[in-house]
Amino acid sequence: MRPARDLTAPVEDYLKAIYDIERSSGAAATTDIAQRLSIAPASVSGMVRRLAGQGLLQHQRYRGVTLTAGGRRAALRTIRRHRVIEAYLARALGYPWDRVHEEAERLEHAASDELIDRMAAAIGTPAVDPHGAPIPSRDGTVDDRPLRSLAELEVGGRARVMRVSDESAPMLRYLSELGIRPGAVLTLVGRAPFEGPLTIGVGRHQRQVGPALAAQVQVEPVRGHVRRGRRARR
Amino acid sequence: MRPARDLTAPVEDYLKAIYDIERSSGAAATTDIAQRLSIAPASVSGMVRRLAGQGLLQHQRYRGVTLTAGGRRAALRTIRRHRVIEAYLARALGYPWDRVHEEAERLEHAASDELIDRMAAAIGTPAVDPHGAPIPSRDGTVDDRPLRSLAELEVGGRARVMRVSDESAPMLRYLSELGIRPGAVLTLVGRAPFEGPLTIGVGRHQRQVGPALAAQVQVEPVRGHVRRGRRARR
DNA sequence: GGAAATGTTTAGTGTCACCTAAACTATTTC
DNA sequence: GAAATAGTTTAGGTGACACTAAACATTTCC
Repeated sequence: MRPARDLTAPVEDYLKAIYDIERSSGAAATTDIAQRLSIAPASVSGMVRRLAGQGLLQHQRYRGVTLTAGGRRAALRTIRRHRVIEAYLARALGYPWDRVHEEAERLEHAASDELIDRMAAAIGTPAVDPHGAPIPSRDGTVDDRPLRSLAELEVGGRARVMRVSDESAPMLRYLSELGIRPGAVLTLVGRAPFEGPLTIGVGRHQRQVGPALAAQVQVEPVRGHVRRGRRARR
Repeated sequence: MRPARDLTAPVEDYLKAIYDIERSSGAAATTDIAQRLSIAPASVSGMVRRLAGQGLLQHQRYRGVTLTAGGRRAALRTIRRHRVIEAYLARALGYPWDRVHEEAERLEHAASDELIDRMAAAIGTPAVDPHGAPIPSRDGTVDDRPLRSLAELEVGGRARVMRVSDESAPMLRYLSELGIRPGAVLTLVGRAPFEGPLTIGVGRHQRQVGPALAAQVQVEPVRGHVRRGRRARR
């Protein structure tokens, strides 16, 4: 429970990346980490050895890495900072949602916990960031139950958009144009065979989206009529 | 007028320090820079050579350094960031004025120009930071005419506090207790001989302050009666 | 005006975080 | 089950930024 000596920005980025990869595919492979961070796999090996030595993660050669409890705590602290900053920029300073990620990516390493808490309080302690990602609490708990992706929805189904990937600004702008953002309710009208495009009803419009894009959109099925709230809950 | 390739955080700190030292004492000596940044003089020599090579400053061996136009522009950009952040933290997020400096010291290297402009606009584009230091404009102009220090005021004189040094949090807390902050109007009631303490009238109180502390407080003499505005103008 | 004190620079190291190239190990495929 | 392929690690290197110790200038003092 030690205050965790200061981690450098690169180290925080490693932990965040490993946390994410672990969520989606068990142990994080060296190559996956390298790809996520746009660095050479060899560089990852070196860093992983160091971090394992610091007790932040466990490494089984050729088997990938997993975070220790301490590593997970550190990762969640960074993720909390990132998402609070995103939410604050959007709500308090009028940032467009496709630009908050980039700015948060730099600020998350510089902001103190006090600043993060003040920012969160100033915008009413939101539960999710502008892309619908849940904001971990100060003590490191998150509700990150996996959602279903739009690509997996059954034809005819209705669903509320809960979360979209925040990594690509152009993609966010495009989704925004289509009306696909957290809180929106969609209907899957049809799906073309052989990995073809999906036809989606958004409000009074029909949209075509490719399966790769649909996979980036996470939804929660809703039945019957549409509820009022346009914002993601949770 | 090139966008100035990205400077690292240490480089920005060097430029800021050199700018400050240059303001108060002509060319900046290696030792002064070292002291300001709490690093060894030998480290400064190395960095100075590098920065001179990049055209940010000029160096005459054993004679100190001066910023070039480009170096000054970069320094003012960083100073603008720092002071806008300080003002924003104080006004928008309720930070106490003795804590804004430390936070700004880290954020100034991570914030984009867009963020700085949005922050400034959100609090009404103030002209000074919470310590009374003038905020450079986007295009790098500042009104940094030297003020007089409280220590130099003549006995019986009245003056408005314009600016205090922001480096020491304990000092700021103490000044705050005494009622000495930008906008306050003081009277120098008396001065003990041999570098003795100054007696100062603040509102209805009389305070004793040592000459070293008084030298950290910059004032603008006012004559006759006290004006209403409690905030620093400019 | 020469020695001492002060200030500055050079030389040589260390750490962090990245890189490439080459060697090695594991897994997949035929 | 051996060969091809994919993934991982080692070895050696680079740049930025700090350090200490020692050499070198400049200024000050007697």
